[in-house]
Amino acid sequence: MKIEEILKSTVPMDNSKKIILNVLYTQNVITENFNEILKPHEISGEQYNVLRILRGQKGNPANMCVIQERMLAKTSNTTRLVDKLLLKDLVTRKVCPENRRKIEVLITQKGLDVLAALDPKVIAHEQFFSKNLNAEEINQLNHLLEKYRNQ
Amino acid sequence: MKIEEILKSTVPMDNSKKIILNVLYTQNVITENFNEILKPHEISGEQYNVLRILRGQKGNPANMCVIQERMLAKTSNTTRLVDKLLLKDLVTRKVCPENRRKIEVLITQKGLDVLAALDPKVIAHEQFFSKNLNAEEINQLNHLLEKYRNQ
DNA sequence: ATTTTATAGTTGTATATACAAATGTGAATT
DNA sequence: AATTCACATTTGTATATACAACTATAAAAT
Repeated sequence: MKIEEILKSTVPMDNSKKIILNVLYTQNVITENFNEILKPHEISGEQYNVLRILRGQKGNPANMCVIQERMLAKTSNTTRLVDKLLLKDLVTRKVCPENRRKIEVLITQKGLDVLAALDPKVIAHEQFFSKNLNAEEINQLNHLLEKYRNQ
Repeated sequence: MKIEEILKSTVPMDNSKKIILNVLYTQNVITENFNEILKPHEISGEQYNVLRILRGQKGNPANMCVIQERMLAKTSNTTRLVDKLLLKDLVTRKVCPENRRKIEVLITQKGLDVLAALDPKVIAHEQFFSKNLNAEEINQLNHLLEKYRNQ
C-alpha cells in the first residue's frame, strides 16, 4: 500500500517527505514483525543484536565500545543491555586484565543456543519481505538507501 | 557508506539481510537528525507527529483513534502523548458531546505557531537527504519501499 | 428492561531510550 | 611525582514504548 493511504493523508505529499515516511514506516513494520519472532524467546531486538555481534566475534571477547559501534542504534545503553543478557546467562562479563577500564563480554553456550534456534526464523523473516522484490530490485533498494543517507 | 562498513561486519551479508539493516539504520540516521531540529522546540518526534495530524484536520477535532491510525508508530500511547501536548498548551481536549466515549483533540494557536516555526526546518531536513538522489531515483526508492513492504 | 458485546480511551507496569553527569583507569604533560 | 587529559564504562533521571488490564459508554441481542 502507498504511504499516503496508510497514513490517510488528506493533502498531497512531496516525494522527499514520502521517502522519510516510507523509511520510518517500513522500519516499524519490520521491527513489529521481528519482535513477534523474538517474543517466545524472551529477548528484545536490541538484546538480539548484542548476541549477534558477540557471536560474530568468534570466541574473542568484545568490550562495550566495540558492541556499541556495531549496533544499529548508537545511543542505546550497552551496559544495561548486557546486564539483561547476564541475568539470563546468555553472556559473561569480566574486567579486562590488560586494561582495567575495559570489560570483556562473551556469549555463552546458552546464548549461542538461543541464536541457533532463532537463525532459521530470522532468515525467513528477511525473506518474507524481500521476496516481493527480484534480485535486481533488491540490489537497487540497498544502493538507493546507501546513496540517500550519504550527506 | 555501505551498511557492512558502518556496522563493521566481518562476515559477508545476504542482500535480504542488508535491506533490513539498511532500512533500520537509515531510520536511525533520519530520526537522530530530526530530533536535533525538534530539540530547541522541546517536543519529541511523536509529539510533532500528533501536532502535524491535528493541523491536517483543518479545524475539525480529531479523536484518539483517528490520531492513532494516522501515526507512524501504531503502538505508541496517544493518551499520554496528548497529555504532554496539553501541558504545553499546544492542544485542547474535551469529551465529545455526541458520543461521550470519544475525546475531541484540537491544535491551539500556540501549537500552530510551533509547527509554522518548524516548517522550513522540516522541509530542509527532508531535502537534506533526498538531494543525494535525482527525481527518478526518489520515485524508485519510494516505489521499492512500498513494494518491499507488501506481503 | 436487562444482559451481552463492541468501542473508545485510560492506567499500570516493565522495559527501553536519550542524554548528561559521575566514576574509575590509563596515558601524557609539566 | 603530581596534575591534566583522554578513554571506557556506569549511573541517574526523565521520557517513551510495549503490552495487558481496566473503566466508561454505546449499540445490539435477548
